[in-house]
Amino acid sequence: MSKYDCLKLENQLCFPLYACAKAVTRHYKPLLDEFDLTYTQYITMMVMWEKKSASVKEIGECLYLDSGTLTPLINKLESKGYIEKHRSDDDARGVVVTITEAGKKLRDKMVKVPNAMGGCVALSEKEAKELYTLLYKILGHFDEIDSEV
Amino acid sequence: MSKYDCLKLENQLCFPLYACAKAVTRHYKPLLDEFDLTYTQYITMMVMWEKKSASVKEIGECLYLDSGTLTPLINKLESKGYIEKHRSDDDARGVVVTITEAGKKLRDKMVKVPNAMGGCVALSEKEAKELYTLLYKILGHFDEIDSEV
DNA sequence: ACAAAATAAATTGCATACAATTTAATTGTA
DNA sequence: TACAATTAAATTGTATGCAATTTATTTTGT
Repeated sequence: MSKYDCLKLENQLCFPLYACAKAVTRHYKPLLDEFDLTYTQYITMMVMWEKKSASVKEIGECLYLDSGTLTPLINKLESKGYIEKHRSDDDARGVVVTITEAGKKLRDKMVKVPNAMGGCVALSEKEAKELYTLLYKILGHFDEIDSEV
Repeated sequence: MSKYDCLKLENQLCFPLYACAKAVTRHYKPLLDEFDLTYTQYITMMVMWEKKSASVKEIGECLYLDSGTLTPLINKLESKGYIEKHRSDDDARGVVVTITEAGKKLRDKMVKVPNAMGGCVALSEKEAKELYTLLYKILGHFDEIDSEV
């Protein structure tokens, strides 16, 4: 019951969040290594599989990443042959990223990844849904705060 | 209802976890900038405030970090004057990290940080507790898996 | 129309993360 | 007790993250 209790690791919510996120991406690694993708590259491909085509800005909005992270990452995905980038015709400031045929084929190979990963997370369907809701509630609030600027 | 649904970003549990952890540490930044600490340095100080003295290995076990991350980080905290490191007398392989007086004083100054941060996370007491439980459940399961090796 | 403000990427710099390797020291064991 | 196996940090190398700056382009306000 000290005034310092609030500074104890075990009383933080941020710490298990931080540790858990790291643990998850760490456990993704062996699964993704087979495809020569990192976790960030993997979720970038998820955006591309859904959108087929998107600007760096749009990808960044989906993933909460900025061009400082995305530019080199997109270059790597391009060199692997999964996407292509070219200047936008409409707006020469923008870059349009497009998925390639190889990128589309990769989707078929990776369909089994989420399930393999799901096995590692020891939550019931109900718990997973709860966690999902709570996390998006926090994210939503941060989005509000950030847009208020 | 496609077989690719499992690869949609919105159907992932890992993604909000990843995004949320980043958002939290990002929102910690302005609070921690005042003290010239990064988030990782901050949680390392939390360990030191509780233990007063610990090996690099012990700190790593608390924070799920290895020496590759901790060695340079501990050097920085030492150069800031908050901790000291010296070889262990018992086992010359080990390094013992000890908190300094300046490090102890820092604790007083930072007592208000968790509360300031709590205001950013839009959860009720009950929701926060639920989230806490779920996150530690996942972490615990990963710990089990990892120790089985 | 045109200078100023805003925007999109890219670049730069710093601080993690973490796998893999190296170095030094300690333990276990034949 | 030699000596192989193990262990603790440090080192090396790659890949993020993100703030801040730069560059090129587009919008805006007059």
